[in-house]
Amino acid sequence: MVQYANAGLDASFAALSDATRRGVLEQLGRAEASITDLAEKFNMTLTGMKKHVGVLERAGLVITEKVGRVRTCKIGPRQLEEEMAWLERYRQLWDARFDELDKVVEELKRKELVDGRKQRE
Amino acid sequence: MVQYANAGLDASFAALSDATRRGVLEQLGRAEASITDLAEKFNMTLTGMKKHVGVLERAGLVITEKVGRVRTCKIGPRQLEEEMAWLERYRQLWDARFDELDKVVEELKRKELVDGRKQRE
DNA sequence: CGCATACTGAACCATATGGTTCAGTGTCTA
DNA sequence: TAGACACTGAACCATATGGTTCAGTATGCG
Repeated sequence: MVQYANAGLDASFAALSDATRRGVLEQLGRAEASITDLAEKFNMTLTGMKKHVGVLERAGLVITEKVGRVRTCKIGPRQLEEEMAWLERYRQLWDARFDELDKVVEELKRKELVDGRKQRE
Repeated sequence: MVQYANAGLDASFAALSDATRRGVLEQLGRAEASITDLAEKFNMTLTGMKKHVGVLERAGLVITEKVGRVRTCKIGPRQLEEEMAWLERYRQLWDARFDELDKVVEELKRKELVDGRKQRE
């Protein structure tokens, strides 16, 4: 029934809805980092940062690998194409919708003009 | 301190993280609708739909107007430009990052080659 | 070995989310 | 004026989120 459902989009948009997580993504876009690095940079406990990284990882936006004591986080492999595509499609709908509203407004104006003439006849 | 904060992005990405709300946006991109229309289409109580519309409205993605008994919902005025811009910037970071990783890999290969020669000398 | 480091998991807390029901209020319309 | 209709708000519920502390476990290093 609800064919519009899309768990991937749910997860990635939810992941992006937090400023810390967006910051982590930007950071990892510049260089890999450990949980400790990220926790310090974002002024948060290790446990707290671990949770954020978990959310990003579950959304496929980050991959991590533990070597020795250290878990290294990097971006990848999703480039948010699907999310871009959704926004792009919405933008098109939006444009079309506003064109249509413009037309409706014009049509109303035209009719008013005609009605005006009729009334003067 | 946390200059990366952005309540607008928080709200819109959070609004987009629910399939029903994405559906409502697409629907409103095609035509205006009342709360009742939307509730029926998405198989939900009026109260439930009202909440979703509230979230979209607070995020600036939908505007509503009540005339008589009926509250009419339409899209606007935000075209999600800021959100597109964020994703676009991330894509660029992502590209740059992967280019860099490629270079690192090449550099490693080159060094291995050199080391191999050295060892044979 | 022994200590410091780096993470991890459980438990807790306050608040938000996604949904419901129920009891209204206000607006058409016959 | 009576009933139907459209919405609204409060209250409730289960679960998730964003954070913490505390008590581990595993690893590296002198």
